[in-house]
Amino acid sequence: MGERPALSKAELEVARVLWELGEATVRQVHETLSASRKIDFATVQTYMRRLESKGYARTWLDGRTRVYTPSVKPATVIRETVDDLVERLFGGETLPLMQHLIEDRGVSGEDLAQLRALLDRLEEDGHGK
Amino acid sequence: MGERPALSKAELEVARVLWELGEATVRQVHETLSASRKIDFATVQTYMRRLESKGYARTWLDGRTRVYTPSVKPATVIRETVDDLVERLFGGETLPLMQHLIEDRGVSGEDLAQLRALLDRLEEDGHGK
DNA sequence: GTATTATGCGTACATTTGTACTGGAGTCAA
DNA sequence: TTGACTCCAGTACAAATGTACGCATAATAC
Repeated sequence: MGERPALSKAELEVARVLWELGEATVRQVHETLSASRKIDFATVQTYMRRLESKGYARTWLDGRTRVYTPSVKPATVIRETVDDLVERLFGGETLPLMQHLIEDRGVSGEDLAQLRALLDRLEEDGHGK
Repeated sequence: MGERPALSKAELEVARVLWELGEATVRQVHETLSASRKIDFATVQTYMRRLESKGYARTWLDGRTRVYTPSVKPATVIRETVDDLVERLFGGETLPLMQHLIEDRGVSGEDLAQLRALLDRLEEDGHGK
């Protein structure tokens, strides 16, 4: 049932903002995005329309204003996106990616602790898979 | 000096094969790729030409046959690609991605050990950043 | 040598992506 | 009731992407 076309990079950005806001108008998303990069209102509008047509968001009119809300959970999209990347870039292997993340991008002390906690948890209840 | 245009998904796949083989003709790359998915010879050829024109590979003729070799290290491309993904999908935060990797994709027992080792190593010599 | 096969080059082309302008229609202030 | 705004739908359009066909030439097989 889940054959949505994949989201492009720019669309992902918009989707992320939408997840953050939960429910938002184009204007709100545009404002949020504008904080970090220059982007036209109409451009955001197009992305959101595409989000909807690709099945990643639902939308309705609240009076004059169109409201969007995500219809696919971030976890799902993340899984699909990351899986694809891991597939293409590492032939499906996860470890090299983690290695890269840990070694090449700074992992803060806090993050380290959290990671450890995660590993511990995993090791306890039936690890592997 | 490094303003290469980014590689597309399909190009990444080809690049990966090229890294693996170190030096290869279109035919070799095509054969390797064919193992996992149906793809036309000429298509691979186009990708490799694009790899070269984007500055990711060098090439020359060995007699009749054109040989390609990567001119950018995997680590570099991986960094650029992953950084971009992390930026767009997680707003720049690394931890959520790792969490996803560890929780949602099976990490084997072996991998776990390796990860731990990595963390240990990091913690020793000046951790953080 | 002549047919067959490999290769490389150029070209093509439909889609998707990134980005944005335009015009109409409601809304508010003066 | 005339601007000045705001918001939406539609359209536009160049560049990038995915995918491949066709032609010329060189290598091989008969």
